[in-house]
Amino acid sequence: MQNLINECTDESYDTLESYKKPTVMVDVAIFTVQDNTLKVLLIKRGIAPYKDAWALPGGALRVEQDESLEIAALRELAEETGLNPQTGAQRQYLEQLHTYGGRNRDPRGWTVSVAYFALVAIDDVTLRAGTDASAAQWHTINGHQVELPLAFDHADILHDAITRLRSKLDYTDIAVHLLPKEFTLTELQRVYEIIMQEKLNKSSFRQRVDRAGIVKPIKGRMRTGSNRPAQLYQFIQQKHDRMFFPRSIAWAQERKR
Amino acid sequence: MQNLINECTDESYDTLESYKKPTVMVDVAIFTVQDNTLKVLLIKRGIAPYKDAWALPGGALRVEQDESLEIAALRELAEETGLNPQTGAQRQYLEQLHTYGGRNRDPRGWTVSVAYFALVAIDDVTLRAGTDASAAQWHTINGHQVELPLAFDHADILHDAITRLRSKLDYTDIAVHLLPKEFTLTELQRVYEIIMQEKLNKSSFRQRVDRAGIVKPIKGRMRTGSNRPAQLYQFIQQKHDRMFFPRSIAWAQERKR
DNA sequence: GTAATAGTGTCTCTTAGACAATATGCC
DNA sequence: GGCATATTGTCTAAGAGACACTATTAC
Repeated sequence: MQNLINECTDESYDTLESYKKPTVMVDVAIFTVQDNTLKVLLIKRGIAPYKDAWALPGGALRVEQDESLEIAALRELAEETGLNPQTGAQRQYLEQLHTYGGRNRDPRGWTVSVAYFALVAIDDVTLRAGTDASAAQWHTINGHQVELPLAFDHADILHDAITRLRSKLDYTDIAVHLLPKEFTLTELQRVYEIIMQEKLNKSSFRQRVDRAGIVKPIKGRMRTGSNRPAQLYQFIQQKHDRMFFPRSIAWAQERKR
Repeated sequence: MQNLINECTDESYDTLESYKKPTVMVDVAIFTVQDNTLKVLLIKRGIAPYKDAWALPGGALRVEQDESLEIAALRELAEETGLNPQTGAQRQYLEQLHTYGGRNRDPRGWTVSVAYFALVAIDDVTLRAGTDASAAQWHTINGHQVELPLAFDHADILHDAITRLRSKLDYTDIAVHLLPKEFTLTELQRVYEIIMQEKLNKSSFRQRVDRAGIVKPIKGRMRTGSNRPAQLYQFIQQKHDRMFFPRSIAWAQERKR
């Protein structure tokens, strides 16, 4: 490393050790649907700054331990939800959201926070046992936020994550990650409606899901109740996560305004 | 800072100084259209590693100097193209792409690279005077890459940037940032066709641009030649960068496959 | 039978594409 | 007039919404 620095003359930007480094964090907005409500997992901070405030799960990147940012995010997700990416095909979904970096977002100095958002099915989750220092809890989302104030700029991050989630529902199939392995089309539609916060047309929705080819009926499996039984479906794994929506769901809504 | 570290007991992930930090870089894929071709700006590296290889413009984040990641990216863009964000309403476009981080992407150790992509109009650009150590040059894009091998994982970053650019053209107006202040609809369509790499229907295109309301005719200004003169248009600044495309341009192409 | 939800069909509105028709400058 | 490109119009195919209709279970 020393000789690299020596090689560097006027092109000082090209060495890795000549500038002071910011701290790099990885934060994850973990969403689920429970009791017909969209929820996000928050952790109560045990120490300053923002002691006792709620924050997105996350922490400093561990350079010695993690191979990549994605692995760090998966570790964070696994720690908080008990979801283990190693054991079989979990239907959890993880996607990088945005990177937030600046001098004033943390009172301790310049930080960079690589934010991810994740979708998990509520019945797959076992929340980490809450100690006094760090309680993990699902919080209801209202509009683009939760009711309480969040630590750092996490309210902004959450806002962006919710915006991205809503807009991706418009043209992808990611909502299936919020449902159990078997579900009815009505249940799938309900999840879309909960997140989009608007009622959808039944026949259009079914036609689109059908054309997108993202689910298939499970032969012989029906959900029964005091009504006509409903066909159970399962998710078909795709190469891409795109559900092909020529006209997006928001199309007509957008037009009305 | 010392007392923060002392406060930290078993919750060691919550201090900023207890872990080794990765280096943070900011890299920018700067695109333009020149001679009916999509091009990206590359810099020839003057020092090891990857000495003499081409790379995206970028460098280590300067914590003392830059307020935020976005400002660092703007600085990088200004340095390479002479575009000054301070002087008036430049029509340049800058958007965060993705953050790449891992142990092996740079031989010097764990790095995090926050990548941006930018669109500039070719006549606004004055390339930095090329010294021996760092020549800046436009390179033609072919498919999802340039002809030559790039340093680090910059070929991957460029691939992602091109993919994002193409997909955003489908539903946003960002292509106007590649054109001079005054342009004809045919010129705008040509830019779309160059980037999307497919011919578009003329009347559909005009209808969509018209409905999206992103351009307006400049009264009395026409482009003349040995044919019917064409109306000159200018870009209307929007709150959002969304051009509303109910059915995306790729719609029919997608359907054929 | 009734209640409740599942699932399908029909009709209209709108958009994209294909392709033709018209417009208008320069020579 | 002839050429070249700009600009508009017409016709068809297909998706989305509204809304009604039929289906099937439990009671």
